[in-house]
Amino acid sequence: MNILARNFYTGNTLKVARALLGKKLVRRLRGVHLSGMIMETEAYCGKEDSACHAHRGKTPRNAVMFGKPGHAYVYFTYGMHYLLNLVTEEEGNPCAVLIRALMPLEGIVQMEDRRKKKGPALTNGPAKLCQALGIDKSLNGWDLTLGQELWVEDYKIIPPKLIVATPRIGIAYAKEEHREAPWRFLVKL
DNA sequence: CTCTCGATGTTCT
DNA sequence: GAACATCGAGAGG
Repeated sequence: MNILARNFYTGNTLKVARALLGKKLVRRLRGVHLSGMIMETEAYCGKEDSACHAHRGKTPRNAVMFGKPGHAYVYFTYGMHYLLNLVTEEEGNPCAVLIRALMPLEGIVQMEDRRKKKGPALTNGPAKLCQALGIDKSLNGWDLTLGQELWVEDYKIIPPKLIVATPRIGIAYAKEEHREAPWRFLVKL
């Protein structure tokens, strides 16, 4: 087990988004490990990216993105869902990777309990995986390099041939060049 | 499988 | 007041 250190997150957001595929996201909740392999990510690339929350400048909500890499940016949306991002690039360059899907590994029973579902619906969406792992706004700004509560560690190496890139989901409001950029990455089954 | 629509509350205009 | 990096239920094929 090797917990990813700060320098992993400091790099280019698109590269980090690809490199996160196959890693293991671990949540320790009341002493129990809930974890899954990262299967889908999206890159949000700073002030210039019209799909990125930081595009319109720093606000209380997105402030974590402007801070050090390797921290969790968790925000609440649609009145009922939390989404998990991992902050990337140098401090002051507000970029992050959205975690969109996991393959459950540990604590599946607890996840089923939290989700009130079984099967693929456990963690195959960005809000679903937050519910399954018990991730909420209390983890906004959490330092992922501490190896407590929430972190990412090495798990599998995904061959580049098994990685697919497509446009990002749910950003109809963004400018065309950003709406259509292939900044969503998935592991092909 | 597809599509449509309502839920629900924080944030920003 | 509108929009929102979503989800699940229900209707139809």
